[in-house]
Amino acid sequence: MLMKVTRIAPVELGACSRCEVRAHALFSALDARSLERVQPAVISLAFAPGETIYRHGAESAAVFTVREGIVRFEKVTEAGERRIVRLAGRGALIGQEAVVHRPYAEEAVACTPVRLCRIPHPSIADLQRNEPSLVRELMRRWQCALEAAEDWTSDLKSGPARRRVLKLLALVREHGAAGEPVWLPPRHEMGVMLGMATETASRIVSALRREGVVAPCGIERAHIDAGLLRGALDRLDREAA
Amino acid sequence: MLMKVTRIAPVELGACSRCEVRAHALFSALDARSLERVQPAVISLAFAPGETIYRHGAESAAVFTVREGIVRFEKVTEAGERRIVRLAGRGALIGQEAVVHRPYAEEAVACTPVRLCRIPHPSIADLQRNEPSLVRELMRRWQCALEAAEDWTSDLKSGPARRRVLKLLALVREHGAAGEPVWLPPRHEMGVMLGMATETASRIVSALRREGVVAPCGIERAHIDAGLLRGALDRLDREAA
DNA sequence: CGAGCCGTTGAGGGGATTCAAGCTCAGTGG
DNA sequence: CCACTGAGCTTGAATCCCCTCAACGGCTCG
Repeated sequence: MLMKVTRIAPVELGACSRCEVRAHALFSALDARSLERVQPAVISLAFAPGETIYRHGAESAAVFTVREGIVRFEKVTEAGERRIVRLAGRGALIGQEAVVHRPYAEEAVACTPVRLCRIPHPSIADLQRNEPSLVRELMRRWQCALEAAEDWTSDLKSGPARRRVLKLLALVREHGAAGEPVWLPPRHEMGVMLGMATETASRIVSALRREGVVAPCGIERAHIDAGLLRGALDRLDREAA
Repeated sequence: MLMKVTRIAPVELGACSRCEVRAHALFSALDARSLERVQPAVISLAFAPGETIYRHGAESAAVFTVREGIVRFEKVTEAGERRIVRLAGRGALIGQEAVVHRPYAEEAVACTPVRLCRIPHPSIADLQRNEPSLVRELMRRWQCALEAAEDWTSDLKSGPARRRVLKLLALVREHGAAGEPVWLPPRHEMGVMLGMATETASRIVSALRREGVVAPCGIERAHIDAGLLRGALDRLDREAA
């Protein structure tokens, strides 16, 4: 990291109600009045790729809504190896540990430029008491995180290497905006996410490039041909069965 | 399945307050009065190994507290392969999807003889309105499930086969009572859980038996030497680093 | 322009899979 | 009583997928 890129800004009055992800985010459950009450405590943060949002084991003092970008969750094994267990994208809630007063379970790191809103614990506690609809929204998000973690296990950590890479491409595509080029992780990161060697990831991505499934454009960016991607996956699934 | 073994029984008056897992279960948050109100709707269920508790995609009408036994969560891939994504043991809450009105995300199957309490959705909704402490307890359990799923990814689906088997043994040991023989999954189930061939699982378990780490006793049961288990894991971790 | 990082590709080796054959053991029926 | 059967466990041998080691080219950046 050459320079400190985290930017911090208070959220100006009325900003939450105009938020670009509000419809899909935690605060979608709140009415204008509640929104106004908690907003002063909410601040906006920005992280550059590779920056840590919070650390494993740290006391959790806030939850965050992801407004833009992709966040990865990392653990470190007893042997000292990094393991990525999940991704979170736009609209996701991260750091829910703070709601139940538990230390953060893993490290959250920005994969792409990330913008998020930090909601401090007192505000969450306040809303929990006075806004039952927010509680329901909180639980929905917990369930989403759980299903994402389980999908990660079954899609990205099982099966032959080629299928795992294809599944990863499908996932980053979902996290990106339609039409826009999506985030294509560096090969070494792919390796950590999928539990394979950097070279294996590179070989497979190269093959997929030749097949026209991915078309890298710029740094860590690529266009993905959704049709070819589906086709490649279907073919694998068919011959496996 | 030779016979239908599911047993159903209403929970008699006052039973919940005497429940053997209550201190660690969802209802630990409730006082005697609330307990009395919801108890009539709670029923006790029993499942034999291999029986399905609920199915993937089914409309969720109840949550369950595991009073005894081990439950596994299965998904099926597009290629038709089974994938196990998590275990739940005594004291765990399963089927939380019902709290947020979502269909069950995966299939829940009994690994060992399982006894659980079924709490129907209306009761949960009632308590949610009137017992804030239960809401907090619900969220704590969601976080536990999330961390269990993430641990599954990093411990049981990554790294060399031998380490994954050792980690699985450590996990089933946690789920069992101290001193008692623990559940030792059939080799084929181990393969599905750990993403390896049945024969590989068998070879590794055989080796661990020769090393004295596991001592099978009876059908799907074994004693585990905690010290040797730790030692074997530490040795792997040390030479990996 | 050299240093360093990243991506790519090749060659070789190793861990896990696949194929296959025995083995034990419980249940079944002659 | 015991062969018969089938399912699960174990072990061997051959194969293959993926890892490791290594070299090289492109790129950015000091």
